[in-house]
Amino acid sequence: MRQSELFTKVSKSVQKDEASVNAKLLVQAGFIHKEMAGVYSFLPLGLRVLNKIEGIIREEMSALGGQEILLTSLQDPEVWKKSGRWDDKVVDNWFKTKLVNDTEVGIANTHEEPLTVLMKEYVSSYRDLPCYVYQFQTKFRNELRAKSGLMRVREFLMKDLYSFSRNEKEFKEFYEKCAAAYLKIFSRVGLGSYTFRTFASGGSFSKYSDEFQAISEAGEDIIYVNKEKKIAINKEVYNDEGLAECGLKKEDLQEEKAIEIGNIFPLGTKYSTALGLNFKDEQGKINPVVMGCYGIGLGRLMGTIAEIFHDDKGLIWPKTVAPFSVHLISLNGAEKDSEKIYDNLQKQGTEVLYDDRKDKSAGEKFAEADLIGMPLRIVISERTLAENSVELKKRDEEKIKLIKIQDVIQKVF
RNA sequence: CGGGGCAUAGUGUAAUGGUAGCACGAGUCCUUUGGGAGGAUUUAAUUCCAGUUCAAAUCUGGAUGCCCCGACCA
Repeated sequence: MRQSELFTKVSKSVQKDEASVNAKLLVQAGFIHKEMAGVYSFLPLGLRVLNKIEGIIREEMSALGGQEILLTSLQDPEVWKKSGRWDDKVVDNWFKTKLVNDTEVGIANTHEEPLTVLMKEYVSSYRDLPCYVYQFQTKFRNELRAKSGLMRVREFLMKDLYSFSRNEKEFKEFYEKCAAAYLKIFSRVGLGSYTFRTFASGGSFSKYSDEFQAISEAGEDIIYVNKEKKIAINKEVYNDEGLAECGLKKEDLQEEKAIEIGNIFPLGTKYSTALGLNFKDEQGKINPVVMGCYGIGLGRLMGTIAEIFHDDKGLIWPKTVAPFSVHLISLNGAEKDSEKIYDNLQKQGTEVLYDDRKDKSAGEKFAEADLIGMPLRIVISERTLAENSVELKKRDEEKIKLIKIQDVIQKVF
């Protein structure tokens, strides 16, 4: 993409009263736009990151046998009353609204209930199970206090998968496979060495659950990490019972602040019983389906990456989620050759942000490139052309390499 | 939801109760072009509603919004 055509621009100044790094950098560099507290729009660069993240998650969920769907944001209160979660005292962050005829509807904050009811139409025999269904869908949560940029918001895109199994054993096998897939996802987006499967409370869903916590100073959670075993325990269950449950010893653990970037819950038969999702087994006996739910907030994941990968000059995107893999910067006098390189890179499928702007000084282009944070920068100018070369610089390294123009395509690929 | 802070051009900031100014950005013209260039010129603001006052960005009351701490967080 030509930067001259990109409608967003980076800003020289930062929002004054914003404290969180992810909000400062992502807004300043033009990835996101704040509509109101806890509500952000995604702009071209930000949406590209979000789509990269979504693509990686989709691949892993699909590899698990997940089938993608898209459920609605408007929800029927009747369904929620059956599970007892319509009450504001039970779930306090509902957005609720009314149809013109005064019928009350809920605005989705999660989808256990509606999906369970939907599945009743298709699941009746053990032959229909197991079954794994997921979606990327917008959740609305009326947070009492939205904060920290993309970390705690009122509207966000979430990947939520729901598993439907015949029994505990079958459920548990999938649960573990999904936990492994989660670690793979976080590793693919660059957070592998920061992320720990964390034993935690199950909130209203279950006694215990597993969170995926990325260590960061920006985190809201306190976890105790065993780095050798690559697992951790959340402060909320950091007691004798919790430690025994996950087989950890206090003396092997290290306290860290962390961001919850994923959470998986065993649901047992809580919702299948409440809503009547049953199946007949081989003996003709009727049993409730054993369920689990598995969530990842995409925006929060993007914010976490920004929190962890940046320096004082700006963002530093891991290759796998960067909006573009190459930032091609053309300085004056190199227009012809840079156009050629741009075309060639595009032809071989490299995603290039091409700074073709003619009225910007070199310093400004470099500063903006650092702020936006593409993994690889290519500079082409009269100076490099004199040596029949271009300049290669990785965003996370200081070192600059000169390479011959004819080698560019193969070096970048 | 409890507490604290803040609210002025697009952004960042200034203005004893008395002319709303500066910088960046944006527009036009010229020069410049390897780490956020220079000149000329133009553009654009006191969150809202009341009150006090000859006079309110400034004082008072209320509303709204934003940020932060805490509580909550499926």
